[in-house]
Amino acid sequence: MVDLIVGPEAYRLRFFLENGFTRKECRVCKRHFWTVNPNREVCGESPCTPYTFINNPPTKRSYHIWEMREAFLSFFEKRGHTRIKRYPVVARWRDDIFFTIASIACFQPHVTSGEVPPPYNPLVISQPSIRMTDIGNVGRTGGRHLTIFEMMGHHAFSSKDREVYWKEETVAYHHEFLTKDLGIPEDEITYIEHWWEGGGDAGPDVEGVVRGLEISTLVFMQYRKVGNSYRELPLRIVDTGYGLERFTWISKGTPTAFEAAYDSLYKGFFKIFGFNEPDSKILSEVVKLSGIIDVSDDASINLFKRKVSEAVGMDIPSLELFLRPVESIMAIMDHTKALIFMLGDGLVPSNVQAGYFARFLIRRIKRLMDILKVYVPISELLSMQIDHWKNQFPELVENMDYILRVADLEMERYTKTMEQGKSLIMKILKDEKIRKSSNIPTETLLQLYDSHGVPPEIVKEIAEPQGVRVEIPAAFDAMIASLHQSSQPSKMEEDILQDMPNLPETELVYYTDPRARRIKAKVLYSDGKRIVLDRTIFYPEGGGQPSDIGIIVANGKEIKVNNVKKSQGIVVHYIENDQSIDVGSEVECIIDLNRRISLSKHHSSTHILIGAARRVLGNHVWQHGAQKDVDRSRLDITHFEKINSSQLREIEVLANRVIQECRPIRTYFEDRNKAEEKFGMMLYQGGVVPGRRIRIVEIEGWDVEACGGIHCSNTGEIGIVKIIRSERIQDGVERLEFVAGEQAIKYIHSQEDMIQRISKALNAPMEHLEVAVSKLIKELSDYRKITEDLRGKLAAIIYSNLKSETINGIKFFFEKFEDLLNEDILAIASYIVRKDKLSLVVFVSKTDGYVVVMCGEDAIKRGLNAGRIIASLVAGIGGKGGGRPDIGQGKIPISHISEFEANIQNLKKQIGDMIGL
RNA sequence: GGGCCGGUAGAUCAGUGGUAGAUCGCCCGCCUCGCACGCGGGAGGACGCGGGUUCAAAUCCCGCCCGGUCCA
Repeated sequence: MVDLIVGPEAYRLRFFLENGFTRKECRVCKRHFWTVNPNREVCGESPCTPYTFINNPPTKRSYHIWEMREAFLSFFEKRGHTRIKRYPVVARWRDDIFFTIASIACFQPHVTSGEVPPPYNPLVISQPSIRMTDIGNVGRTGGRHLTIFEMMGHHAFSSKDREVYWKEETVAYHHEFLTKDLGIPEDEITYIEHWWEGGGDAGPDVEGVVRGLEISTLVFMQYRKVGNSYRELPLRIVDTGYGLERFTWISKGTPTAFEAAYDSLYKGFFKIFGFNEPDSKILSEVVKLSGIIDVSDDASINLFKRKVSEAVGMDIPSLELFLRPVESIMAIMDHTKALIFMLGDGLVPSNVQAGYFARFLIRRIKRLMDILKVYVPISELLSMQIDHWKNQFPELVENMDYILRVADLEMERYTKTMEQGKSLIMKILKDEKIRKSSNIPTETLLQLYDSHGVPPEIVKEIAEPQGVRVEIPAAFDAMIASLHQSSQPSKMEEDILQDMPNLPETELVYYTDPRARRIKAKVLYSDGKRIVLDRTIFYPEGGGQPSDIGIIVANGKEIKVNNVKKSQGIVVHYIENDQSIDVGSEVECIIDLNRRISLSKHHSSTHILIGAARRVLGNHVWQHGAQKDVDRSRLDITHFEKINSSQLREIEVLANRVIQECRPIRTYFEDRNKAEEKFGMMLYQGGVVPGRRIRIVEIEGWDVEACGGIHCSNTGEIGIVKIIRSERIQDGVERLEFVAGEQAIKYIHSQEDMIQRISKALNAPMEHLEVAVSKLIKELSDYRKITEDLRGKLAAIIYSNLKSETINGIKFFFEKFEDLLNEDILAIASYIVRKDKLSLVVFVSKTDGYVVVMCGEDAIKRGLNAGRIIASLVAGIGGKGGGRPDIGQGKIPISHISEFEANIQNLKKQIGDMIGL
């Protein structure tokens, strides 16, 4: 139990006291709860009590999922809440989480911190949410665990100035909705006291429980956890979560939440996989007992199976046979729904970051189909899902083509990986060591999975029929994790305002007058390295745009500004050398305007290119990063495959059309909520931006982003943009390098220069270059063949003219060559030993001292060794060499050729010894 | 962001300092009435790129590029 920093009084609501609730302690779990039934002894949540709503719903009628959602939203709408649209499931406005994990995640961190007001207050939302943490449980708990679910929430944000509502009203609303609207008998509802912490925020909460199932959590966020202590938040936030699928489930009383939440799709999935819908009696028993499952604990799974086996009178093997397809199909149902939302919100599968989870889900679906031994194309499953949900989420249809295409592509990639993995296993099985021990060591299993993505179960599946044992250690996952333990140096952001007094925020003249090249300003701080002014035209680095540089003129003295940074609204100028300026004196700022202009052209081009890329490639294209510079810039975008050259051209043409159209570029500050409402999450292409009011850069009819950079005021100013290359920096992310304006012209010139140089070198006019080059390549390869051929013939001719002497039965050749390549000399030697198996050849090149020694096959058998011979020949005369019995190569200094010849004479004398005569 | 594995003939891969290989596919010939098989012969290589070490690098070292894979 989490340490409560609040006492029981935090839960002693007037609402409870006035409506006949009493506080009790659960006999089983010892938690405190509130109930109107004074005789109740347990909290009412599974596993303290079993589910009792199955086949026995507590509501006055059953609800379809859309009816339940509507019932909830309109209930709160009638009570002064504004209904708002769902947020994307991909949490691009957050840098701490990948997915929207709850409705409150939409308002973190800026609204919950108090910096930005909520769009409406109070408000109500039904937010599709994604949680990957429970993935192992999905399908095994009847739908209590899902990777995608809808969290319905009503939220109220109260500050010192404005009280909206707090605990009393929250619980009263909840109770009214359950009893009056849904018709749940009052004594069926318990409220369990609980302490909630998440994302650093904390507060007391009560969990609403009905007939064994927790269906809602009413959180009262009011603390921020700092270290081990809690600090009051500026806001008190009502953060409620009503599980839409669970509400629908209890209203229908079906054995699983899947039947309730997925309606006709449930039947559809069983049908397409060719399985009958599971026996509802058995399934009911399974789900009722599933509360005890913890998939990471084998003991709990075994206990569960034993209990179900007793309850339904089935032995465990037949029970497993019954459960396996049911669990798999339900998990596939969940995963495919998660995918249509993730991909539909523009996520690109990748080996990194959020995209990895999309890939992970797709691969899991494949493994689940392996269990079923039935394969349905994933796009078919996804289009069933889209078809089913399109009335409630019409936006899914818009991106349908992308969703289906990218999922099929991923599946193909996985199949390929598995095929490669299988041939890898076969190769390992051929390994002698493995065959001898008939056992694949854990180390190999780890390597197969970590480096090649082959799960150990697949290794087992393939290896065991071949008679090789595979033991998968229980701690396999932990062993993988330990392979990846690495110290990641956390980047500490330097405090650029260190040791400065409190200063007022700098007036940002670069925004109000972006054309200004020089202005006068007053010095507020100076320490020889840093200068702070009351106003400035120096743009500080940010948003991938480097800072301005220039000079500050003080007392007629020019001081160079090398870098500019901003923190907490204060602009700090970093100056060259140690130069002090009197605080209070007036100075003049002059920026390098050419640099500024080039930077703004590149920055505006970035926005234009994103707009073009989205139009050419699709809505899944998002900026993943960008770096502007004076000479060239780069833009990283998400995309699922290599951008081909015609797409690249199309993007370039489109971008230049926008430039030629001279569209106005407007920059202005806008209230964050208004901007989000008008433009949506597209705003955050460039990443998370703080602040209640955000700066908008709008290229008319083309692109809108929250951005702090300096831009052109009209696209026409850019003149031209040229993409110079694209590369895949990681799976799912493409980098575009481009140049704009003058730099583009310079680039084109340098390309022209290069072509002219090549043309000159080849002595061919530009228009004939291609033919000339391909002819050249062809000729080169022809000549290479001719040379090889001639070398063979040459060897034969030279051989016939060579003298040899026979020493102890060994035919000995020695020759000094001139005007021959080392390759030729080698070829001749090679030719000889092929002809005369009893020969010993020693050749030396007079050109560079290259030496080759070769022994014929039979000469080796007699005991000669070319490698050893050459070593002794070159030793002592400054040469080096070595090799194998059949061939030795080396080099001597050409000045020592006469000594080398003397060594040859010695060698001849030693041949007898070598062959043991 | 980090770790691991890989890049050699059209394809799949072997080769771990000393003359670049195998299998399939391709071409030609033989066999056959014809095809397939079989047999014989042949073509096909900047060993990913760049640098370094070495007498000598596909092989060792460093950097980069490309692909795969796992983790957060």
